[in-house]
Amino acid sequence: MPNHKKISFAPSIRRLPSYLHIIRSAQARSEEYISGTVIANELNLEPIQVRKDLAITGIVGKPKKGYPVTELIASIEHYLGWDTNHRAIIVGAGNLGSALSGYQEFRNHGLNILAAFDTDPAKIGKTIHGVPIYSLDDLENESAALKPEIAIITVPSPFAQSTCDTIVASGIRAIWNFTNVKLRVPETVAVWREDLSSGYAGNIPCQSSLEK
Amino acid sequence: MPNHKKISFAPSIRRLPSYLHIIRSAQARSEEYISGTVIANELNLEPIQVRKDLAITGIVGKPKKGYPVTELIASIEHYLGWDTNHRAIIVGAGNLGSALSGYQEFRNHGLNILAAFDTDPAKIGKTIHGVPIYSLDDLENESAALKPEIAIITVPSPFAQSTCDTIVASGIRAIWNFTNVKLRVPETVAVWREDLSSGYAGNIPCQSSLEK
DNA sequence: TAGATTGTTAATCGATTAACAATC
DNA sequence: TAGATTGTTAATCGATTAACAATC
Repeated sequence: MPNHKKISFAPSIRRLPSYLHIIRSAQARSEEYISGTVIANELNLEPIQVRKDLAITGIVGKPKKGYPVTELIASIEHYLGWDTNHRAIIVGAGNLGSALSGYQEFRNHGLNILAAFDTDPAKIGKTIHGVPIYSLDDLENESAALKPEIAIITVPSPFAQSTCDTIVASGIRAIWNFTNVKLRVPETVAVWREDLSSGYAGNIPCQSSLEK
Repeated sequence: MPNHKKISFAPSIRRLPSYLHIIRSAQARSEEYISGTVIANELNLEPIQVRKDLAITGIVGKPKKGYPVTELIASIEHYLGWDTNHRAIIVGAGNLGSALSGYQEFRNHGLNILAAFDTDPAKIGKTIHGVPIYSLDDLENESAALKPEIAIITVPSPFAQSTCDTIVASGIRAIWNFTNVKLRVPETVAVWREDLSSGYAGNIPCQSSLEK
């Protein structure tokens, strides 16, 4: 993962993937340039916001024409770190863990899931969507071999912290946390949280008349 | 869903679920009051931010003691709309749809998944985690009977818009979109987007040394 | 009472939006 | 050239943080 020194720009970064989606469809239509205005219209945003957001990726546009599509895609993907592969494991092979194991989009973003871990003896040794399931007890051993950069936590909340500790002990420095627990980690470990249970309703609709 | 007229407060609202988690554990320890300072310390936030956030739920605290735990939980849950039940359907019974069907946390937040819809004949008529799977063609009919308020879209991206149109046609006004597509909907329909494929890496770590 | 904590009012900070010159 | 679009610089807006009086 690229580590954008000067943290922040978070809101801009969150918008980039949706731009990417539009730009890719322009590419599919073999268009050579796409303007910030076009992207903005598509997403009901202000053109100036799109231009400002794109600027952080380092892309340079052409007055009158817009941004070169191919270059722009590369620029955004690079900025998001989607152009490099990352080795990941899933810890917790329940419903959500299984779903994420088979989630094709991750691979498109360079996220390769190498293994899953669980405590359920009925699951250990099997595979889900081609991903082998190991015992959680073997996490440290397997990690030494697999060298994952990222661990995705999909265990039930009560086990989140202890699982996290195991992950940290195995040397992994990046965690994507799908539980509603705020994990305690050393300063050297980065945590993203994706709490589906609070995602809904906790959030304002991201589009709709309400949004102004 | 409660419709907070004056939109926004979005950042505050997003923090409320994590407060709730802490407050509930205080309740589990039979504590009568919890202070904003305690919550803030637990989450590495500023006390003033916690107080401001809690204030939007309408809770009133007691100087020196803090906020009454039971009342505070009720206040937050009410504000988030988690104290009322919502009827939901899942459209797309693939990996993710199945996972969400069995996701226990949703029920805790008042989200009841009544049915799933898919186009795969092999799935139609079966159940996932007790949720019956119907044909997507029957969505309009079944909706008339089930009267769902919310539709959760977990179909592959290329089918997202057409699925969305069917959902809107059936009269559903709230959509939780798990694809990376920006859906086109009438002004009367609210859409939340939860794009897992861009969630990671597109986001700054939500906790860690990087976060300051 | 003394002191911790709330809630209000003001100050700061950052992100969004506006204005506009530069450019192809 | 004329005009659409970029990118910069300034203005606005909203959220976070600070300061502090009120209170139990």
